Amino acid sequence: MKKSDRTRQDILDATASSLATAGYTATTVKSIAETIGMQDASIYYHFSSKDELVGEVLDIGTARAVTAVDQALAELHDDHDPREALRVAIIAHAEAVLGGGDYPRANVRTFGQLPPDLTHRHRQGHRNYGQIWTRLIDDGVESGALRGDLNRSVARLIIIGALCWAIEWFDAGEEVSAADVGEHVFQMVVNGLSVDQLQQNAVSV
Amino acid sequence: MKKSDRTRQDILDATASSLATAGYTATTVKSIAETIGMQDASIYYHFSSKDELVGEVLDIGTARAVTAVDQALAELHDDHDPREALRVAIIAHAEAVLGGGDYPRANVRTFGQLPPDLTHRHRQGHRNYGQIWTRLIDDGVESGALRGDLNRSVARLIIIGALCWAIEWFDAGEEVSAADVGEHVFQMVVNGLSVDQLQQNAVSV
DNA sequence: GATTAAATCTAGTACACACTAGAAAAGTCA
DNA sequence: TGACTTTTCTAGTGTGTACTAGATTTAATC
Repeated sequence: MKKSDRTRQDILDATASSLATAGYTATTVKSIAETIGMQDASIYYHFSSKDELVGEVLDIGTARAVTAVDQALAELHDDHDPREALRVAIIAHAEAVLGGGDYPRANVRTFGQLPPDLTHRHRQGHRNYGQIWTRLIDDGVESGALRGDLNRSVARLIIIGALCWAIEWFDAGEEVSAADVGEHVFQMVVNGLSVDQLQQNAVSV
Repeated sequence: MKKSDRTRQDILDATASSLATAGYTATTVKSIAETIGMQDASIYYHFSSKDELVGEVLDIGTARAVTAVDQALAELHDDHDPREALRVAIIAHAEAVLGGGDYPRANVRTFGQLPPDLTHRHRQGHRNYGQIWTRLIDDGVESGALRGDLNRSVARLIIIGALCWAIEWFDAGEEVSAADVGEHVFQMVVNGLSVDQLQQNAVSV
C-alpha cells in the first residue's frame, strides 16, 4: 500500500509538471513514465487511462487555487473594503497559478486544449471558482465601491482572463514576481491606468 | 492556375476555421480535406506539410489583426488623447479576434498549443504586434495621461491577455458584442472599476 | 479530337500514441 | 524460508497521424 501511494504521487507530480510546461498533447503516457523511470505500461496499474490521470491532476489544481483564494480572503478584517478583498483574491490567484506549484498551472495551461470529456468534467469546478469572483464583484458594486455600469460577468471574465493569460508570458526567473503581476492587474482593473480621473471623458458608446 | 488558387484558398479557409474552433491537434489534414470534399493526400499538392499550411494561416491572421489595429489608429484625429488611441486599438483588436474572421481567431486560439517550430516562426510577428501596444502605452505615459508607476511591459501584456483570453468565453451569439468586450477592457484598465476614479461614464451593454 | 499539363485519387508507409495480457520481479509477513 | 500479494516489465495490439509514390482523372491548348 505504501509503495503504491508513493508511486501514484510520483505519477501525479510528473503529469502535473508536464501538463504545466508542455500542455496536454505533448504530455504522453510514455514521457510521464520516463520522467519517473518506469515503463509506460506500469502507469496503468495506478490509473485506468491517461484522461483519468489528467483529470485527477486538474482536480487537485482547481482545489489548490480555490483554497489559496479562500484562505487569503479569510485573513481579511471583517470590515474590509470590497476593493481590498478583490486585491487579495487577485494576488492569491496570481501566486497560485504563476508562482505556485505545477497543479494550478497545469489547469490554466491546458485550458482549451482538453478533449471534450475532460472539459465537461471540470465545468462545475470552473463554475464554482467563478462564483467566488462573482461574489467579490457583486459585493463591490452593491456597497458602492465599484462601478455598476459595466456588465459584471464580463468584468469578472476579463479579470480572470488577464490573470490566466499571464501564464503564457510570465517568467519566474525575471524580476517581476507573481505577486507583482497580481498587483498590476489589481491596479489596472480597479484603479485604472489613467492619471486624471476628472478630465478623462471617454467617448460614449 | 485559377483552379489551383481557388482550392488553395479553400484549404486555407478550412484550416483557419478548424484551428479557430478545434485547436491545433484536433485540426488534422484528413479533417481539413473532408471539409472541402477532398482526399487528405490531395492537400499535399498545394502545401508541403501540415505545419507549412498552419503557418500560412497564422501569418494571415497576424497580418489581419495588425491591419485592423493600424487602420483604426489611422482614423484618429491628429490631436487625439492617448487614451482614445488605446481605446480604439483595444476595440479594434477585440473585433478582429472575437468578431472577425477565422484567421485572427486561429492565431489566438492555438497560442500555446503549437509545436516549437511554429512558435518560433511567429515570434517576430508577435513582437511586432506587441510594439504597437508598447508605443501606445509609452505615448500615454509620456504625455502624462497614463500612470508611470507601473511596469509598462506588464501593463501591455495584461491588456493583450485580457483580450486574448476572451476567446475562451466569448460567445458571438450572446448579447455582448466583440466591441462591447473591448469597451469593457478599456473601461477597466484605463478608467478602473473603482467609483472613486470616476463619477459617471455610461457604457450601454 | 489529340496532346500536354494540372489536379486529384488510390493505396500504401512509417511512426507515435493509448492501451492490454501475461510473465517476471519485488515486496510482505507467517 | 516459503507462500502470497503487490508492483513492474516485456512484448505486444490497434488506431490515428502525417506523409509518399504512382496511377488516374480533369482541365487547358493547339
